[in-house]
Amino acid sequence: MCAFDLLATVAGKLLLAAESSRSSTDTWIENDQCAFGKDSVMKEKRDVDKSSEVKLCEQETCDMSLFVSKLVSQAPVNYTLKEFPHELNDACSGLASVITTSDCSEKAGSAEKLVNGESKIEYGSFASKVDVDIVGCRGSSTCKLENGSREPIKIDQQNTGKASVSTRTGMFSSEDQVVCDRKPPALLCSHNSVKVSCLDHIPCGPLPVYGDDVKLVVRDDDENSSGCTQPRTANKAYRPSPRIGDRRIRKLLASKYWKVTPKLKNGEHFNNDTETKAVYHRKKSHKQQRSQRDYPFKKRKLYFCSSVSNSDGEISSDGIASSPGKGSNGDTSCLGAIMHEATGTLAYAAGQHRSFQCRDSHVKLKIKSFRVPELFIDIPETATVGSLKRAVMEAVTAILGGELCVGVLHQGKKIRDDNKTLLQTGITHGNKTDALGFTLEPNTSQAPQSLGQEDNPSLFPCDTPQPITRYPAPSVAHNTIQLGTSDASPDCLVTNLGNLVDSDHDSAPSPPDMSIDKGTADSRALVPTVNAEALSVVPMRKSKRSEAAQRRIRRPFSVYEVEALVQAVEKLGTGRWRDVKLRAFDNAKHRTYVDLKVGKDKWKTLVHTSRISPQQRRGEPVPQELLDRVLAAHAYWSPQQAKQQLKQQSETCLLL
DNA sequence: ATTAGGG
DNA sequence: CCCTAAT
Repeated sequence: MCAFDLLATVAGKLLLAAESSRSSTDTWIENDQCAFGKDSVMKEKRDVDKSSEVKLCEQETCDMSLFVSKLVSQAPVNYTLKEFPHELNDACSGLASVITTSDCSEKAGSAEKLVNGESKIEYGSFASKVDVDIVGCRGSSTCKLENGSREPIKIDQQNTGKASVSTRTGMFSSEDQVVCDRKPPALLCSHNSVKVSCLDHIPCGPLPVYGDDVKLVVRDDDENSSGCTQPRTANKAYRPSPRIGDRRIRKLLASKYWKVTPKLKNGEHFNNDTETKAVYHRKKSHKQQRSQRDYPFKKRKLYFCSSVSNSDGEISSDGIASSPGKGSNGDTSCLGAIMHEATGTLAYAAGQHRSFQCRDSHVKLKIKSFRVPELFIDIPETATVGSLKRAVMEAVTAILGGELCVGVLHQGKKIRDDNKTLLQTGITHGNKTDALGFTLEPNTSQAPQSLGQEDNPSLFPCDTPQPITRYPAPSVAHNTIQLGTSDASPDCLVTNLGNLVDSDHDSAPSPPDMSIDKGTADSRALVPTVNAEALSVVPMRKSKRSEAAQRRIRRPFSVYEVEALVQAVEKLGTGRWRDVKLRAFDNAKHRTYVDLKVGKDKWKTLVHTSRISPQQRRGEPVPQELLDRVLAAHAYWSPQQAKQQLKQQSETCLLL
């Protein structure tokens, strides 16, 4: 009896196991090591090939490298997926097993937790996830077993639900029905995230202890799998099919080992309701291989958050949905696939997927403009237009320079749950509505406030008469704020936001004196056209870690800020930097105490600057008048501070 | 949480 | 601007 036959019979699955070092095909059944094992357990020990890659070929072109497989063992302590005792329940315990790839990561050991009903195997090192839903596919495929000998495997899927797999060394078949989910085992999603899940319909007896859900996650850091599967097969919401005896087997493989290049004729293959057999190839782990495999994984991981380069392999080039229009120039990053164009409104470009792709492949976005939070400028009527421009610029740079976060609006609603998948949110790639919007918002709970406030005596005298002229954003917006090196035309200012109604500004408390109602405020929001590329880094940044690791951007002090600083110091002295900061940089609350230091540092440099000759000064020229004030203030406060310190010292001494 | 000094 | 010690 062929090993695969047995396997298939028992489990309702055909397993192609690729084994790393052996080529023997013996399989034996062992009376279980499972604690619960009333049943015999089959241990598959078949080793097939070294590369442990099986290529499933759909038609002549589809070659999936499926290097896979292992039966997940429930056995006490699992080693690295070496053994997968199998329940040999006559009722077909259901090969609730996972086919895994070869040992891939160091995490493997800890990964194989078999919990009731669900087992998870995670390979942290994988940069990609392969999760192909082949449940219910019909048709026949020719597979190629890519082992050392490149032995071709033919998988014949028939509507009868039988599948046979043949290799040079043997032919395997299964009577089991494996229903494929309409999705072609084609892969291809962003980040090479492909999912495979198989569902078999074999009525089975009670589930083995280890349950019927087996999930193999190749990569663990993927919170948002790119939605290659439908909701019901979504990673997290994974649950067993209600049907008794249904078994689901999910194979998550590293995309790297999948290569599917099906030449499908318009979705002709992999139709719904097709039955197919899952073919697994078992492979035995070998640590030696692990180290070898780790390298690419780790390497790939580095790419994960950045654009997937085309050089990354066929998958990236083939697997990415091509957008209807002429597409990107290979900019195939995740959500960050932002292209910028010079035209008007924000477009939500849903990519048209090719027939062989997952239904829910990439969501392609074209962000033509970013919405910037409202800017409020307080400026006296006597100020010059030039100063107004600069004030606006300051405000904008303050926003962009600070901690930004991107808000996502979908159908007018702000989406706050970062853990939701796009799919769950309704942002599917088939969604053609223009209901998606992005905003740039300050990360802190502070709305940007006007710069250059009353603290600037020279420009904005403290005792500015009450009726301060407010220049709503739109009025200044005519100056067309162009950020970055956008090649967008100046008239890109988006005035009609369409669906981009900021339904909730809660994360940014309104400025205290804001007297405009929301609706108006919205229409007044400044929406400069932004070079998307300049901002694309924002959505790209995924982990907080990387964000934290991000060095604060340098934000040179403007003359206004210097002025405010000088003013504050003049008033408060050099010892109360917190107050100084509050006073001079009230608008920069998103800055932390470090900013205190920033202010002090600036003061330090100012003092220094004012002492050197103008020729030696660098950076933006600071008016001599200001420098004089710096010197004066410094001269005044230095002794003052010393006095205070002495006072404090004496006080403490007295107290003691 | 601030402040201060140094890198 | 960052790090970090001292307060």
